[in-house]
Amino acid sequence: MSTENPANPTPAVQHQDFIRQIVRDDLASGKHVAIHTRFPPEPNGYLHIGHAKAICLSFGIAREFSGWCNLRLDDTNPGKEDPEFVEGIKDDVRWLGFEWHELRHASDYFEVFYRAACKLIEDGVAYVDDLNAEEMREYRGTLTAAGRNSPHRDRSVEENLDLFRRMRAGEFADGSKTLRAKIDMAAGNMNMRDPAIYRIRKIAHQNTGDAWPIYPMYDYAHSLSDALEGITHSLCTLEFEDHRPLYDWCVDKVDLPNHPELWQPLLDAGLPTQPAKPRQIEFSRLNLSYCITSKRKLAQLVADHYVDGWDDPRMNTLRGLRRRGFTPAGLRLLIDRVGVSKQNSVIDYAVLEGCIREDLDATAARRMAVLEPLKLVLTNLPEGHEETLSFPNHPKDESFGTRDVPFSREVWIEREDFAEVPPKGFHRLKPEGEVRLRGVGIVKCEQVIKDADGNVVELHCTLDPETRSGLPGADRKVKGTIHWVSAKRAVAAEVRVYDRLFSVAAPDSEDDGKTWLDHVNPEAKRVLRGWLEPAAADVAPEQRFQFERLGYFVADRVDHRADAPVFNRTVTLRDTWARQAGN
RNA sequence: UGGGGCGUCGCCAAGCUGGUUAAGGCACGGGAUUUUGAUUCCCGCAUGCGCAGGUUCGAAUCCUGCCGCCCCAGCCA
Repeated sequence: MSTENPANPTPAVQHQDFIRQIVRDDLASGKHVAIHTRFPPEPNGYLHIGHAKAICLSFGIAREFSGWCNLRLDDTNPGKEDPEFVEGIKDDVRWLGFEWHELRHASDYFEVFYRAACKLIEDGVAYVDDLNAEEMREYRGTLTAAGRNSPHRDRSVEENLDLFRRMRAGEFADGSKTLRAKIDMAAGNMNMRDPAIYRIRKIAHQNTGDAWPIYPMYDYAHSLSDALEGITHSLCTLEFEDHRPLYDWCVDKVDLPNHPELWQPLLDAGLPTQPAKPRQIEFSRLNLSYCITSKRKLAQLVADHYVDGWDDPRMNTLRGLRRRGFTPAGLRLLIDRVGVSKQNSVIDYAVLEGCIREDLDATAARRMAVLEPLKLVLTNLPEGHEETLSFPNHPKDESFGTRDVPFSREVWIEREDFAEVPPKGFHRLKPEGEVRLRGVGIVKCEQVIKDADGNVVELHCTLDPETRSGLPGADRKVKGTIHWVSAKRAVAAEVRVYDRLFSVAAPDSEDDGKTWLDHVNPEAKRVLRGWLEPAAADVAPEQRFQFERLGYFVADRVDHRADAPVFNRTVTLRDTWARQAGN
């Protein structure tokens, strides 16, 4: 039934974005015979919607051009990273529909990084500095003023080598020394003002334990990791644009291809290695309105209990979106639709919703459910009348088959499908009015029953027997069709109705003097007790359905049970009526 | 005159080395079909490419000058 759309190896239309053009050119010119990419998350949090773009691009491009993509955990900063997150990351990447060529960790390369650093020292382009963090900042200068050379910049190769070996041996305290690249303290690009490439940090690492008291910095480790893995196209976001000169500096100065002795340990450990010169290419991040994509803020929502966890359906983490019922194919469609460029942009949240609807319309079986019930009695049917109707599971796709739907004299309908004083243009049920009961026939409202307070509690209607489904009279036109569930056979369910987590398009903006937390939408989760037709209850967790006229729903992957159904609303149906009515 | 990027329809985004009427998608408006006010299907939707000059028979595409927005001063990634 609910089928998962696989990630297409080759999309129907060729993308013309600038990255794919570069890849095509490199293949055509023979610069590369195969392309290799990588997705390099730091395992210090769960992946979110923004990462979906990076994943779809790096994995997707590799697949489109018959290349490879590695998953590399960038674990160079022990203490901030956690194995819990690496499992989550692996799980999320697979869920999105991708498989990596090899799983690597930056920490696999620590010995290579160390040897390469010794080489840089021997070549006279790296030195050990004694400046502390504060002094280093002072020496670095400002955006408009050049920095000054460290007093330790001109130590001899021998002294540097000795000091660096002793750093590695654990002789010095945290923060007391760093290894720095000797580049240019007057460079306009701050990244080139003798950046630190190693720091002392005596903390146990999740992979290497206490084998290392020193850890490499991002620019150094990341560029060399790419080179070691033979990455041809290293895709990253715009803010790394001015790191590219340093990236290239590291790759060129270390020159892995011509120094196999540096990476021999990898071969010895059985890790296939064939270094090459990678090219870093930057693209703009995915920003979505009504969303937050800061790991820190996402973590705070969890820690401060604004939500029930990283996988709360209100969260725009991949885990949250999954639990909410969003599909991998829908997310991939979003990334395709949005394109790739270097322009900063914000995508309307509605575009995401549209993509999910598009996928779900084709893949989700239909069911009926009533969320806010009102009883409707067919008075011209015999007392206790019951029958079984057959419904197609999908209006446009016969391969979905049919199902039995119990029908009886009393049914539940949606409270808002009846109006005692209907607004203009109302197509549903009203006193003396007619409406079609989906798959049954046309029904006329004869009597409105109210309680002592004047609330409508029940509707007495008659069913026109000529218009029963399948009969010629069923062709008779009425303006509205409403859904229903047999009161006798309805299954009670908890239905969690979700909405956007933030009530404003740009929760991060503080222009209005409020903080992002002030914009958390208290209405983002409403828990309802509704009625399901039996065929909607006895389903597996994570099964997705369209509840007709209401929207797309998913059986909650952790709480749902056939005998105690729990559904999450993924997204409503497009609703031009509600929009007209000014909602 | 610190460095690096970016400005094409409401939101994205093609347009690369200048050449007939400025792709496409989403959104939107109109219409048709419809036992989901869903879906689907038609039709419409920038004399205009941040602004101002210039080169040219011809410029979104080349030149000059402005204007606007984003990123960078972690021993984070």
